[in-house]
Amino acid sequence: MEQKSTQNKSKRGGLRVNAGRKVDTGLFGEPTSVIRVPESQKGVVKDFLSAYRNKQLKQESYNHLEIVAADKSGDIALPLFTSKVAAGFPSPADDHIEKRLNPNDFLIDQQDATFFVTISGLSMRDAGLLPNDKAVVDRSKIPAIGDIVLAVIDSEYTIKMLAKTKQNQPRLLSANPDFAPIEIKEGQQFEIWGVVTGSFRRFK
Amino acid sequence: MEQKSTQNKSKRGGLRVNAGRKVDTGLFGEPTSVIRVPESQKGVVKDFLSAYRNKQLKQESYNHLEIVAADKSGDIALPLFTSKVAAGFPSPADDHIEKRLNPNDFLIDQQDATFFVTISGLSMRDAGLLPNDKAVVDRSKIPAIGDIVLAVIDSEYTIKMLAKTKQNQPRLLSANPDFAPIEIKEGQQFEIWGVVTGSFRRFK
DNA sequence: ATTTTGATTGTTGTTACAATAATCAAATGG
DNA sequence: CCATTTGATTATTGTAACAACAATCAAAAT
Repeated sequence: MEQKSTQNKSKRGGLRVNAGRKVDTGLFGEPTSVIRVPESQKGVVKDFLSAYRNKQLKQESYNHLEIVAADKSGDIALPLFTSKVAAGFPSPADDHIEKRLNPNDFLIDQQDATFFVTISGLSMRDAGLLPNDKAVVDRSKIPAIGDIVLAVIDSEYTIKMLAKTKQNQPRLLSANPDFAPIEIKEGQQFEIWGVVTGSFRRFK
Repeated sequence: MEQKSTQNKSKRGGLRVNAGRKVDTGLFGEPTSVIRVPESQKGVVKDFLSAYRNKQLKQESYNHLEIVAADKSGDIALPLFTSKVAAGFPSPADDHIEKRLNPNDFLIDQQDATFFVTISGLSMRDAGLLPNDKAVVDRSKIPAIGDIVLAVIDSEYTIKMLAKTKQNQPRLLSANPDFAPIEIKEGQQFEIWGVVTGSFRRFK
């Protein structure tokens, strides 16, 4: 392998006095250091850090979280294309329009039991719920194991997947390995506020 | 220093089969791991961790003692949560809901230029677009670098993020490391059919 | 029966390291 | 001569490793 002396590689390169990555060009624009955190809080800390990064980028403050009631007025049904192929699908000329779709109808079953909540944090990332997405919460649905729910634990609201322990106690799972499951212990206030039946977002 | 053979130390000790510190006897009662944080936020994270520790302690006394009911009110302030960003957000009492949101208004700008497409495949997974999601495609928007677009390459349709090469040729990026970028070569038919301005889905 | 002591094993803050990323300028190619 | 390629250089970043510390055990000593 060695060919130090007989190398005939190209003669590019050589000393670069001022080369190299510049300082503070990392994610945070400042030096970092490591810190030890309990396994179960890893996700929380990471969430905080990514929010901190965003805050640095755009001077915006953290999005204020609030529950918003659903308004289903207006009646627009727009074309929906079919696509069954993974990489591509045939030209959506007008004859490929399968049907028309009204997002309001698609998303909302019981208008007066439906609310929207803005997602914050990455704890449901792998379920496709990203920060700033709107989650559709239906209070009239009966929660089942496996559902994504809006739960209240000691008056803290959180969106998690509903599961149960072997002792049939509620257990809330994140969709992100950085976040530990939450077990509801005796004496804790716990309520399932509603079932997350859908979500929507804007990209642009 | 060595005195292996001539040692006349006391004869205490010897094998201790079950000796040693017990697991999870540390500060947090659970395993820990290290994480890298920006220097300036080290204190914030440490504050959070010590508050978390207190909270754990308190929780414990709740479960085992019955005389602590008095200080239930004094909830520990978790610095990380003050910005409502990470794990929970404040209780939205039902009568505090003033705003209403109409998904159609939120998602659709130009009614007659908007179409829906059903996502298939995982190539845009990390952008939060999962199979069966509905993408909102607006044909009236002008595509910009960084936008998610519905593109047509040799009459195959695909949803990707728009980028460009150094030669200013279009380049389509997936939001999933398993998928390679697509470069548009000379002679290929290429068109940006519309800009993906949003998406929505149902969970249940 | 209590205390001392060495062995044992987990925690914890820090350092080290390898993989990646960013940047520079010489060499190359048109 | 100018844009691109290439290797060198330097910083970031997640993780592994380490050493000092802490907790626990039981044999030996008191």
